[in-house]
Amino acid sequence: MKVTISDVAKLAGVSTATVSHTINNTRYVSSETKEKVYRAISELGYTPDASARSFRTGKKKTVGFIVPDIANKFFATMIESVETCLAAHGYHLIIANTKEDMDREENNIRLLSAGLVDGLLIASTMDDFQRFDSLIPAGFPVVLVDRTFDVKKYSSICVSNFRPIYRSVCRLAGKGAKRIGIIGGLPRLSTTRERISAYQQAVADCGLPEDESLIRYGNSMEDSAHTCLNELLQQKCDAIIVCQGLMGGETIIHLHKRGIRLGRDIDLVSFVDYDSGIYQLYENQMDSIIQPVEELGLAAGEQILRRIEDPEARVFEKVLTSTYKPYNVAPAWGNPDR
Amino acid sequence: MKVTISDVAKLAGVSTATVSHTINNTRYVSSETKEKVYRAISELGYTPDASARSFRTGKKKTVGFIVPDIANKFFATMIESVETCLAAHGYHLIIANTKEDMDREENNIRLLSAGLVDGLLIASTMDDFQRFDSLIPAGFPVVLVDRTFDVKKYSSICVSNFRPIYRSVCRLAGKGAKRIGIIGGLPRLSTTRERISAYQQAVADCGLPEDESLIRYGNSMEDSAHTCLNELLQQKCDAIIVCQGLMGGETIIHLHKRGIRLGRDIDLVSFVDYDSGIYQLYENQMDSIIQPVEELGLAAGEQILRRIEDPEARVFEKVLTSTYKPYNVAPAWGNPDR
DNA sequence: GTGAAAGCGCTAACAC
DNA sequence: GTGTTAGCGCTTTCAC
Repeated sequence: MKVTISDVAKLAGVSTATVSHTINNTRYVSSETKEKVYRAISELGYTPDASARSFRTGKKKTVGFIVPDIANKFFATMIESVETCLAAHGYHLIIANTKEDMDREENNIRLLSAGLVDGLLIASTMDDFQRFDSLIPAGFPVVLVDRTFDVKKYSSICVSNFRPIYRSVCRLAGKGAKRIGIIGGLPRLSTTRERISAYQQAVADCGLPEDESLIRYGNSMEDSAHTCLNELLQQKCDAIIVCQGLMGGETIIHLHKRGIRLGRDIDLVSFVDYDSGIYQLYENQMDSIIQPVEELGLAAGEQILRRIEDPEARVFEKVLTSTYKPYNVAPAWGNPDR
Repeated sequence: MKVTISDVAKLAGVSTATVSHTINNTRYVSSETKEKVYRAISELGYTPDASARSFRTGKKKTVGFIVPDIANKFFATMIESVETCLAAHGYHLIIANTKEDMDREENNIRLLSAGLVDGLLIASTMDDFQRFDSLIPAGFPVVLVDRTFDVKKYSSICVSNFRPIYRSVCRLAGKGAKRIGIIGGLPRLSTTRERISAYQQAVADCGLPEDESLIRYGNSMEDSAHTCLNELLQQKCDAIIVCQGLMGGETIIHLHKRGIRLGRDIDLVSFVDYDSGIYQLYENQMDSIIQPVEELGLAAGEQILRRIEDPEARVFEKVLTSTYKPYNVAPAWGNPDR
C-alpha cells in the first residue's frame, strides 16, 4: 500500500504540517523533530506523491516542447540543451512531435496546456497566427522557438535568417555565379520566408536575374530535396543555396551520386546540422551556415522559466546569429573528391 | 479565474457527477442533458484540469523515457517512434537525458517514478543491477530498452548484438583479413559486452590471433572513436568493426582525412545510424549493420502500455534482429573515392 | 516551535 | 437518468 504523509506523521509522532514543512524547508523545525521525521521517512520508504503536490500547488515543474521533427538533428540537439537547462532548475520536459502537421500541433497545444505543463516552448508549424493564438489559454506562458509570427504577441528566441542568406548570395555572385538556385523549407514558415526574401533582395542587389524557377521548396523531411535539386539542375544553376541541414545533406549525396563536384562543377552553401558527420567531409568544398543550436535551446529554456515565474513579463525577442563558415583555406589533408 | 467542473454544473443546472460522466462517457446521460452540459462548457470555455484528474484517478497518461543521449540519432529516432505509439493511445512522453551518467540516471528514475509518470522506459547506463533495482518502486511498470541486465527481472526490448558481429568477423576473415580490430562502446553496457564477446568467439572460431590490443572501447559520445582508431591503426589492423553509429561516422571521417580508402586499404563494418547521410555515401565500400530502431521504439511503447494496464504481466523479452548489409554489388554511379 | 483542519478539482461509490 | 458526497495526498492558513 502507498505510504502517505500522514503515515509518516503518525510514526514520527508529529502533524502532517510538520512533515510537510520539514521536507520542504518551508518553516522552522527544531532539529530533534527533523530527526524524527527523517527517521520515519526512511523507515517507511516514503516518497511524496508528485501529482498530489502539483495538484495542490498548481505547479507541475514541467514544461512542454512542441517540435516539428524530433529525429531532425537540429531539434534533437535543441531538445538536449533545453532539457539540460530545465533539469538544472528542477523541471521536467515533455516532448510532442508534430511532424509539421498543423492539426497535430493544435491537438498537442490543447492537451499540454490543459494542466499538464507550466509553460510551452513551441517551434510552430502554423502559418495562421489567429488560429495559433486562439489555442493558447489567456496568460499561459509560451515562448516561440526558431519560428515566429508577424504579430509579436509572444516572446521568441530565433536565429537570424536574413543575414547569412544575403551573404551567401553576395559571396556566390562575387565568385562569378550567374544562376543561383535556392532550396527552401516549407513556404509557410517564418524561417523560410525570411530566407527566401533575403535571397530575393540579394539577387536583385547583385544585379542577377530574378527568376522564380530558381526558387524551390522542400518539406525539410523525407526525400524532398532530391526533387528540388533535379529541378534546379535542369535550370542550369551554377550555385545552390540550401536552407536546411537535412536537405543540405541530401543535396550533397545526390550531387555526389551524379558525379557533380562541389566547388568545381557547382558551388554550394547550406545550413548545416551541428556536428553531423557528412558536413565534416565536405567542409572544404562548400560554405556552411552553422546555427547556434545549443545557445538557442539554452535561451529558450531560460526564457520559458522566466515567464513561468512571471507570466506578466513583457514580450521578449531574442535573435541569435549564425556562424558563416566560408571555404577558402585548403586543408592539409587534401581534397576528398580530387 | 479558473473555471471548474462545478461552475459548469451550476450553469447547466445539473450535478458535477453528470458533467463528469458526460465528458468522460462513463455512464448514460440523456441527450438533452448532454446538450445543456456541452453548451455550458463552451460558454464558459471550460477545460478539465489534467492534474486534478490524474491526482484523483492515479493515472497520469504519461510515460517517462530515460535515454543516454537524446542528440544521438539512434535514440532520437527511437524517441520519435515511441512518441508516435504513445500519442496514438492518448499518452504523453517525458524525456530525461542521462549523458551516460549513472548518477543522473538514478536521479531521473527517482524523480519520474515518484508519481510523475505511469511507467518508465529505460535505456540504462548502469552496470550494477542491484543499484538499478533498488531505485524502482515495487510493482512499478518498467521496460528496459536496447540495454538489459543479466538478471531478467524486468521486461526488455533489445536488438540482437551477437549475430551481426559474429557474422562481421566471419566475412572479414573470409575476405582474408588477418588482424581485425574492434571499437566498442562503454564496456559496462550489455550491448558492448555481447558484441565484444561475439567478436572474441568469432575470432577464435576463425582461427585468427586473439589479441587484446585489437579491442578498444569508446564512450559513444564526443570524439572518442578517433583515439581508438589511431590505436588500432598502430596495431596494423587490416579490418575494423565499429559497434556504434556515431563512432562509425567518426571513423569514416578520420580514415578519409588520413587518406585511407575503405574497401581497399582497409575493410570496415559498422553499426549504422538509420538514414544518417554519411553512410549513404559509403554504402558501397563497407558493410553496414542496420538496427530496426523504429520497430524497437514501437515495441517499447506497446510493451510499456501493456505493463501499465497490467503490472502483474509476466516478464517479457523481445530481441529484434538487425539487417546486415554487405557491400558487394558495384553501384551504377561508381565509386565515390576512386 | 508545532498542530488542526480546510480544501485544491475531480471521480465514483452509493442512493434514489 | 441523475444527484450527493467522500476523499485522493498534499500545502498552508490560522491558531496556540
